[in-house]
Amino acid sequence: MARTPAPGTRERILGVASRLFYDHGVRAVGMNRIITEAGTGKNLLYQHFPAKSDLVAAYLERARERRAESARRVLEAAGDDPGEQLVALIAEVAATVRRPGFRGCAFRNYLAEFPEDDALDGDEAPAGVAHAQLAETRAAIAERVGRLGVEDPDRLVEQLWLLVDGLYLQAAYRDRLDDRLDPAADAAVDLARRLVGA
Amino acid sequence: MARTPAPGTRERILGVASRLFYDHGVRAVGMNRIITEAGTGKNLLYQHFPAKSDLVAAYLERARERRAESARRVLEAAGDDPGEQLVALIAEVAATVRRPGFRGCAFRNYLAEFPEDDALDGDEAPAGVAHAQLAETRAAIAERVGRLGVEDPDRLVEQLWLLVDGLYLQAAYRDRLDDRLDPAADAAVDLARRLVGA
DNA sequence: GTCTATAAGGGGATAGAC
DNA sequence: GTCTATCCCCTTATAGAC
Repeated sequence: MARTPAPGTRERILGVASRLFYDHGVRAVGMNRIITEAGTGKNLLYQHFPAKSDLVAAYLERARERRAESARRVLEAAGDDPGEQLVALIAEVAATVRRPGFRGCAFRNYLAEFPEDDALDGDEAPAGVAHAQLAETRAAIAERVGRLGVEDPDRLVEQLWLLVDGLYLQAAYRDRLDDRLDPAADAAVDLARRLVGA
Repeated sequence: MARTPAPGTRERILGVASRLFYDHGVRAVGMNRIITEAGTGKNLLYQHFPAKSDLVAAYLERARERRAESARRVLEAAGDDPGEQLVALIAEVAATVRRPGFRGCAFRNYLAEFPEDDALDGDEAPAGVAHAQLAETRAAIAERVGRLGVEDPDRLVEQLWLLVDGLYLQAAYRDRLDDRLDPAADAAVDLARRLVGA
């Protein structure tokens, strides 16, 4: 009697967990709450995710896929010019940051929340996913900067990367009061444009 | 009031707690561990700090005083020129970020770790201290930018603030591997100099 | 009186069992 | 789904040492 395992269950659990982890932080959300809000049984959850860290890793992996897809679309729309692509990447971060309810970068937030997690367990651990995503994004920037043919590409990569980190960190704390992020987002795009000379 | 016994006890407890909170995160450090490493009794700690949140607030308050003192020295050494003062402020952050073991800004780390804490309890709550410190630092930058007489001072403030946040966030996650922060620190100072036109 | 050491209360965590 | 086991959290209370 192989009863069909209710398609979409894993996705539903992961969706609920992702929202909770992102909004309240990973440590602040217990498995109990995830089970309650997902309306599933405890057995089913632990069947799909044997431990909480597996669920966290899946949450980050899911965010990574979405970000990769988003970056792919942005780059495609920006054409072939590396300068335009770089500005488009920063502008996409700036647009994301503006969204109400945006609470910062999921990967950076996780790493900040778990300073001890050194990701020694490999790529399946949450910190491994986060590190991989950050390295990948940085490499994408470095590749475009390399094609730009500027005098000091490494320095430009650092500066653009500082802009990205600055936007994400401000999103993580500035919106808690009525502090709008729009000026910061505008300023970041403006600065990025100047830096790449576009 | 019990007459102040054993001078320095409060400072010793606070010193141990500060180091642990900063290195491992506030949530990850329990009162038990603080007591153990401070070599004090549990009763004594709760006599000085009735609740953990009081200890956390004192930790942030202590960090705030040190940062204020540091900023005062830096500004004094930079002379009266607002541009030089701004570069000196960024350079001081850059120098701090380089220090091995530096794990980011205590205030931003706290706010990132407790996204729920809205500091409704006023200035004695941890989030209140953090918010006050960040507002104060930002105001110090805005004041110098105002004296600079540039075309769009608000935008420049945002851009410098993005640099500061970028440096602090990178310090919070990049040093976990062998990723040196020196290039980012150099790039930030370089960019700050260009932005203020010095 | 001052401090340490230890136990215990009340809650919530992950995880497993039925 | 509920129920349990085990553990750690913050906090308080009690008992003992100098």
